[in-house]
Amino acid sequence: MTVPDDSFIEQIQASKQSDSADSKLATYETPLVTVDIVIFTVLDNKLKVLLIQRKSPPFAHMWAIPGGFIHTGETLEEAAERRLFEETNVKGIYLEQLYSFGKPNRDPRARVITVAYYAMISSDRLKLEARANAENVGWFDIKELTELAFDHLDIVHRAVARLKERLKDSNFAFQLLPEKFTLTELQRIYELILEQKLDKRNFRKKILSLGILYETDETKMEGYHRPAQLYSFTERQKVLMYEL
Amino acid sequence: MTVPDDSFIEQIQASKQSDSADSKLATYETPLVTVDIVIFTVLDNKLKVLLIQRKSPPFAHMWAIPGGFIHTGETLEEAAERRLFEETNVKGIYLEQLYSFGKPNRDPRARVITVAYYAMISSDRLKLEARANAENVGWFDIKELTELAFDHLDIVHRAVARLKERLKDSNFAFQLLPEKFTLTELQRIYELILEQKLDKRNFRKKILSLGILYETDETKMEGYHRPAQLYSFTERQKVLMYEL
DNA sequence: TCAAAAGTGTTGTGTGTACACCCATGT
DNA sequence: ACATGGGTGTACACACAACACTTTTGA
Repeated sequence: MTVPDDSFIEQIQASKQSDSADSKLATYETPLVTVDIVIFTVLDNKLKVLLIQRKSPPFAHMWAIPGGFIHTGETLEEAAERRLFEETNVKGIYLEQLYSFGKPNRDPRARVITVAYYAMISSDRLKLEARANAENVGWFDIKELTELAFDHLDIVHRAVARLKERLKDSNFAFQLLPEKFTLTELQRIYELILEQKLDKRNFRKKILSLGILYETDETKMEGYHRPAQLYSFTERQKVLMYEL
Repeated sequence: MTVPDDSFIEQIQASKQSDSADSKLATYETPLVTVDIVIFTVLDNKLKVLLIQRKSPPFAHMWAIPGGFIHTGETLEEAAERRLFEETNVKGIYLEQLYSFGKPNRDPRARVITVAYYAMISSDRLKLEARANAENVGWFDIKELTELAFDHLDIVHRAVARLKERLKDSNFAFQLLPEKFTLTELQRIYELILEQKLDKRNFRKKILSLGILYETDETKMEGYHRPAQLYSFTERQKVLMYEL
């Protein structure tokens, strides 16, 4: 949550005080609405999420997923895209609504309902478009998350579960890879997300039979062994993904 | 949308007027949040949804899915359960969050974000616990919906799509059936939702192999032909469903 | 005995899984 | 020549799809 947002919530709280005499507001609430985004990448052969360290209470100094209030005229998705861009400087990537979280006391200051989204970014785009912002931002291994601010741990867990499901029936891992990649790199993504080893021959047989990859004329040398063929996803596959 | 809710939205609009001088509110909005529920049943061998006819503008006289504002202290799910109960007098049925809808002008009066849920009720419970309420309420064939208030047609379409997905990988159609039912009745539910004919022998073989049904010692006579064996879902299956 | 839905098995096809060796490269 | 990951094919098990006749009942 950014600084302007934090001051916004205080202001809203102040304006609520004056309404509190009204009996209607005892029954109905006017909750605040945020969007929060779980941003995944693969770094050091681990599935990681982007977290921001909070500066002020509640949950000061704890880590949280990026999020914020919706601007006037924005759709939910546009708000999520904007926040994604603000944190990563990356635009035009696949973003999917995850779930809405609305437990009454998830934010101790006020009733805040959040619509959570998730996205994936390949690590090569991260390096190129590093963030100038002074905030404490970092990538954290999803296996090592213990405590997060608010109910953000629940949100991350649900995002990981969704990622697994999605990968099973509509293989869309390409957001996590550079434009060109080896089949072994692709397999590693699958293994990381599904948390299981896959058979090399069966994996290649299946992924190639889907007809969503094409072989480029380049190879990639890494270490003192046979170079690997580079593949790329077809445009058709990319379009299909956005139609999910 | 019920009458108290409609007066609530007007009241909120009035209070907004006084805030409008504040520059902060030009950037950030304080949207209202509702829950809306798509309630399915099977009647006359058709998949139907519960709709309520609106009494006042906007979309006066048009049909809409039930929904309303969240009460103080309620979770989103509790609000949905409450509205479901208010419309159907049925409690304790499976309810699942569908999606959140937040296009800026989906409600012309104000920025309203809705968290949509869906549920299924067997037609036998409907007959028993008919609704005393004087509102115009009815069950409508999903194939014959043309116009609905707000973006409710989108919401219903998405709920139907979710129902199809769910049925494929986690067969949970039992909410749409009475406690005891024939295999043909179960097959009809599948065919209605998936919109395709299924082979009788293959369907029975598969559904029985799942071990989620048991044969009761009763049969059901309907018409002048051989009576059908009645089956029931195991408790285990019902528990599994709530763990989705 | 007829009409109408209930009930029942077998076979082919395709998909997923298990498994071991040769290839190309730089040192 | 060797160490390292890249690359390849076959056999078996299982799930899914196609398909037609007998059974039980009331009229």
